[in-house]
Amino acid sequence: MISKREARRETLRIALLEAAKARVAESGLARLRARDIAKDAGCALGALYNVYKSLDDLILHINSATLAQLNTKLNHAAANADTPQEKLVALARQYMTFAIDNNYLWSALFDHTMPENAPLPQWHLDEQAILFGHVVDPLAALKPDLDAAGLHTAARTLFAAVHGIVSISLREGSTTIPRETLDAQLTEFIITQVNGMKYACGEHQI
Amino acid sequence: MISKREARRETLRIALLEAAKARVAESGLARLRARDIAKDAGCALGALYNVYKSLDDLILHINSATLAQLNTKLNHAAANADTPQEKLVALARQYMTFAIDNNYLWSALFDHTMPENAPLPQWHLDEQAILFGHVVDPLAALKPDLDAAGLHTAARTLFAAVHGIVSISLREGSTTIPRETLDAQLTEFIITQVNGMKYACGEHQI
DNA sequence: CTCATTTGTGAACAGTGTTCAAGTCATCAT
DNA sequence: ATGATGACTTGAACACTGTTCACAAATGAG
Repeated sequence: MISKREARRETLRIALLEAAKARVAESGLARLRARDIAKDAGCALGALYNVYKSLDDLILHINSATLAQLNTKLNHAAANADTPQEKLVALARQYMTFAIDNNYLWSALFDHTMPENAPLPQWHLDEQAILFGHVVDPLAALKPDLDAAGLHTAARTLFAAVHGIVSISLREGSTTIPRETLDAQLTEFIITQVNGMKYACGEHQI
Repeated sequence: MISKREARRETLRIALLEAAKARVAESGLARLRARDIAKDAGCALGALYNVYKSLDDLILHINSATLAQLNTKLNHAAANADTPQEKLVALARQYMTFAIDNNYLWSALFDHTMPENAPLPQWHLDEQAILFGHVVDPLAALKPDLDAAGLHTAARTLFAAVHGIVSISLREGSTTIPRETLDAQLTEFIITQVNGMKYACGEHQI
């Protein structure tokens, strides 16, 4: 049996991932150090490179875990809302909440860049694309004239807009905008956007 | 006179800044190296630290120059449009164009983080705030009920939304979205947002 | 038990930003 | 003009990265 070796390897893999996640959550991606991770995981420096191809590879797995966590939260948010507009508001507010509660891990999703401009692996791009998917269903109800492709890009645009609002607000530090203000801005933004869609569909002619 | 010393110092200051800007524009912030800059500027490594406090300080000045450049472009865009809606569309499209044409320099504006989470100096925060200002005037015409403070946060929100759309589109590389699609999405987004504002103001009751 | 293979170890390597003792040069009082 | 003074320049050295690698230890098969 080779299970004992694989078990050890898998244990170390998880220990390193958890140690790295904790480091990032505590002090951010910029202060992540290979030696710190190895020490926290209780292994030698070189062992890290037997399990992960590089630090960037490990960070990719951190981000993968963060995306899965965020994904679960967004699923709940959409499920607990009724109308399409309420779903979009709930998704945006949940996104904001996650970004605030997991500031460093969330930032790592966008701060991390591959060396030499190497493209991100496909499996990770797929994970990112899932996020946009949450917006598709509510949007389909609001823009019934769009085909699948148009719906996808529209969902991505709306998602990106919300991301930008949250991103710029959090980047400037907590000194600038209190959370309630950001929350209100985000909600009003979504409602305005939805109203604009209704306007375009001719409902304003009633 | 101490002019010769100061002239030399100023010449070196500019040479270092230009060399660093060229390096960033060519290969991005992540590949910026103090030794490369010094070599390009024709001085020794240590001389860089007589003129700039650190590499981060130099990068701050790069970003300052980029912000000024972007600011000029946005001024032109707003001046050449008539209605508030057209101004907002023109601003968004010019923002996109600048981001595409100056990809690495534009990315550096947001990729750069101070070490130890030190706050950005006030003079640089002020420069960033000017960007939001472009949105204020057109927005004031569309939301006449807002006071100055509300107008400022609303302008920031709209700017952030546009930034997010451009940012996420460019981050994934040119493989995903062609420029025309992004342009169309951006324009439609602004129009939808403006329609939503009109809707809220009751114009739809006509 | 023996041996081949995989895995763990931490010193060594190449490459960072930053500093600093020593040499060099511009400035200015004499 | 000349020497003294103080700022500037220099590039070697330092502290700290991620990554590699020869060697040691542990594991699995015969």
